[in-house]
Amino acid sequence: MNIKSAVLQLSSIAQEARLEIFRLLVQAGANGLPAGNIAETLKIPASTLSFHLKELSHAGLINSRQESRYIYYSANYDAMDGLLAYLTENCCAGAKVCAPNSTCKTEQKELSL
Amino acid sequence: MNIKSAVLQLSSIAQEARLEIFRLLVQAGANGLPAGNIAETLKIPASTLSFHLKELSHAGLINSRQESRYIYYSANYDAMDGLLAYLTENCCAGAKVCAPNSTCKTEQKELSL
DNA sequence: ACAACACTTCTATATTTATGGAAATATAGA
DNA sequence: TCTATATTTCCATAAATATAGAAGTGTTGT
Repeated sequence: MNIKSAVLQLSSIAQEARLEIFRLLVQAGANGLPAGNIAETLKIPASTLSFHLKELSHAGLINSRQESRYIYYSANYDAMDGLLAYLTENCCAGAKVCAPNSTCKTEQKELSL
Repeated sequence: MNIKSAVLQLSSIAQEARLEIFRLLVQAGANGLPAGNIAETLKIPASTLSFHLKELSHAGLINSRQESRYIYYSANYDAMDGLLAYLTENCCAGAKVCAPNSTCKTEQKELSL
């Protein structure tokens, strides 16, 4: 993971419609959902949804596959894990893994300046 | 955690300069760093840095405190944990906790539609 | 009070991003 | 092949965001 990719991925979910889409797919499991199903569930116009799905795909946070005339979108769990790991990397100068449910804030060593 | 706050927090780190600032603070530990130190480390002009620090503070991902004539900024680890938990909430229909180092992708149950 | 320092606010400009209707493309059943 | 369905691309418009110099505010030491 590098900073450009991390920013791209974070930008892709730093938007209400896209975060809803992403969370829906995270919760839906590996099979994912067809675009029309997402549109209906979240009440998003087709062209707007398509724009957002493209952003998420481009960032690598979701995958897609065609199945007959539907296109199924699904969360890329490996990418999500990689992003979260990047955010917490070397937390508190490497004293602890910070998240989730970290104890980092109570026990740490300081970074010397 | 609600979607508006999550988007605000994600937006605050979905920008290269701010992600660098945030990661520097995550790694620096609870004492944090004075603004001038951050500016020098990351080569960011004072006014630009101030703008970014305000964004991160407003989102709640960092805290600040005045100490003599320096203002120390530090990561808010609780907020970070809360955000990461929100992203992985009910991952794979609640079958597993997904991140980090999840096994969610290999063992899961599907969300019924 | 004054000077040096640390940081923020103001301001203008440049750039990026989001929205959704209309048209285009792709798939599959009759 | 014709038609319905599923999704994407095109396009114009609207809105939000990033940048950094200049000026302003607050703090400390003399």
